[in-house]
Amino acid sequence: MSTAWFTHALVPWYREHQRPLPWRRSSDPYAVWLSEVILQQTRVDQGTAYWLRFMERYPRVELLAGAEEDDVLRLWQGLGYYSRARNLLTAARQVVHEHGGRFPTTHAQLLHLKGVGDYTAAAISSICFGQADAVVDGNVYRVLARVFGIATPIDSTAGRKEFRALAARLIDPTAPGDHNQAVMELGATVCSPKRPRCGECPLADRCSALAHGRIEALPVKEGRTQVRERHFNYLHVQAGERIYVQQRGPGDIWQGLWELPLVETDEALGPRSFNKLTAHLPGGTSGGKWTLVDQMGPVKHVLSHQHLIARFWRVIPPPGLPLPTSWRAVDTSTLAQLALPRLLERYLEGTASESTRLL
DNA sequence: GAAGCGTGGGG
DNA sequence: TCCCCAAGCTT
Repeated sequence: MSTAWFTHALVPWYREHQRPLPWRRSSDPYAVWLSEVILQQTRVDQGTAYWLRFMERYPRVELLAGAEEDDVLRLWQGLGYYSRARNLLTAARQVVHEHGGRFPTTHAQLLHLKGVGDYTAAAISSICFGQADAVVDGNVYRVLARVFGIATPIDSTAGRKEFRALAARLIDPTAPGDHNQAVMELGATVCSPKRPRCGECPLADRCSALAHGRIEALPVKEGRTQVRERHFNYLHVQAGERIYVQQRGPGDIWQGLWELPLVETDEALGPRSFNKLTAHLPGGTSGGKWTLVDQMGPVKHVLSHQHLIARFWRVIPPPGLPLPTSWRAVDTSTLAQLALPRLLERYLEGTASESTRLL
């Protein structure tokens, strides 16, 4: 059965109604790639300012490839999923050193770039190089599930396969870039998860879900991610203009970002449990005494798979106690140069308390 | 194949 | 308040 009606209804609608997003004025694969990585699991409203910032600081892939990871992370600060920033730098260096500074043009070649998966490769190959590779993202799942009345769970293996095959069948080889963006634009602006605006939809008269009252029921999703609770105790150790910080290592959240020295505990420590905390501090049970100056919290911070419950302890180490070598004393004026998780940024801004404003 | 990875906005 | 979701990728 022909499916040409799909693209014939959608692409003209897109060309008239698309939002004027800055990266759409360019067919430079660097600009498009950057936008696609930024928009992975991220809303346009949140990502746009970052795209502009990156394009200004690193207008070409050679300039990004020459950057320091710390600087890239700092520019990425607040956007989340920080592996994207590290992979971004790796991929830029791949383009420069393995492809002579020119982006590869096929889906298969693009897939070798770090941080470029099936979706991003298809987006670049279709938008920049006119190749008929169909994108399948959250928007596409939703639009196709509703229009074609598909109840297969989108987060199942069978679902991914079914939707990928359907998207591949639907794509318009004469305008694959516009076609792909049209489906995503419809999903983002009209066929929204909650209360879609079916009255404005160019596919309304072909939509199975609308005809059968199944709009709210589709798409179907089966899995729910379980969330783990963690208790973070941050040590605010400051002497004059200097404060101790630590860089997070691999194998956990916020890799490569900076934070205050951290003591993680199995249980929450209450405001009057400083004696319990001291058992976990350098010097431990022996040695001199840590002094509590102030404390605040708990502050809840929600991540995709973890709920952090943080308490901030402003303390003074025992005189003469050697501190861990991983702790680095930095001038408070240089804190703003470090890539910080939002939780730490907020604390150091002092917006959550009367504590000294450090950012 | 499942689990892990941030942050913010909307209903 | 809570839950869902967002132009996904890596291990």
